Amino acid sequence: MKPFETSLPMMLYRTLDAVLPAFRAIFTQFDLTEQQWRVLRVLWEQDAKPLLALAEATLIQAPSLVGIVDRLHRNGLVERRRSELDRRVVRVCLTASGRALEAQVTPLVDAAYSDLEVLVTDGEWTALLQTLAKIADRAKSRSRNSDSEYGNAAHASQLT
Amino acid sequence: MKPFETSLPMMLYRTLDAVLPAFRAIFTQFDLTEQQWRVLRVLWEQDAKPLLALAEATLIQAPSLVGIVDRLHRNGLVERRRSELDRRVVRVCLTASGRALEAQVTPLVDAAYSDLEVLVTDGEWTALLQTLAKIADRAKSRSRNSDSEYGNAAHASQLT
DNA sequence: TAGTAACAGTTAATATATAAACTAATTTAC
DNA sequence: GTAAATTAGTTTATATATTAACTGTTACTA
Repeated sequence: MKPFETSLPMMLYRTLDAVLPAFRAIFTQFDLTEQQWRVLRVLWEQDAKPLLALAEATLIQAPSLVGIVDRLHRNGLVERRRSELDRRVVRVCLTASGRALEAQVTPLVDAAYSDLEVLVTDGEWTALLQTLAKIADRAKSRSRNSDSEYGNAAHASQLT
Repeated sequence: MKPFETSLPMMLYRTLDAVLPAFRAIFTQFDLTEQQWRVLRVLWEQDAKPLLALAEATLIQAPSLVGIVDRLHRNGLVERRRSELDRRVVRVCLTASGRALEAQVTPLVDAAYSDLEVLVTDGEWTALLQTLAKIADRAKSRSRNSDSEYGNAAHASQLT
């Protein structure tokens, strides 16, 4: 049985648990959750994103995002606009209040993030992000392949 | 505004999103969730753990763990035993079925984990885990300090 | 061009996360 | 020795995660 506490998933969880509270403390001051902030953070960079594009950019699955956008709308920070060209598409747009929040939140978040970067050397930091990117990309492309038609019976039969 | 997609929290989320599905595919075969497996995984190593110790070992907060243990109990895998020495303590114990599951699940999980380790070199792998441990430890001890009495008004007043 | 597949978004059902409040048992301090 | 503080566990309320199913829209194909 492999070690558990130091397995990659547990180390990822442990790091998130250690790192997120500092950010949550900021979000709470603005009556935001971490996920709500992630949505705003993406919209501040590119407004009027289709919901599925927003889901991809925030790493929040569409069914969860629906509720998060609902609550952001309830608090007057975003609104939904149905696209005229493709009436399936719903664009999530910032309101004036949603846009105004950026100047309040961003400096605090940037400061908290700078506090993080100081914890290890620049070299460790970039190596960390690179290795994470490698693992994420490779694990994902692998799972994509095993999900595709070629990974299942169709391809398996060729191996027999 | 700092980059977002490559920020540490997002990279941690992205890696988890890429890595976990392979494990979930295993757990589903045994009618387990990932969190339920984490509880069993810890109990297989040390049975009869007090709930709070289990919470710490699994990185699952106590309020969440209560429900998870409830459902594991409902499925006949664990049971609660109130300690006689300290009647506040509830020990979570494996049932025979819960114990029997280990031999079924563990080899599959170990195999999936081996598949992961192959994605990067041994050096990258150990460096990754070390840096994550460093960040987690340092961020956590920092947040502990800012939570303690010395981080608040009591200490701040000494600085004025 | 009818028929169907594919797509964007949503809903539903169940499980978990988070923060605050609460109960019961134990400790500590006076 | 007892009131106050601690501790272990739970409950409550709200928000999010996960998977499957479902609606309306658009695109594809025979």
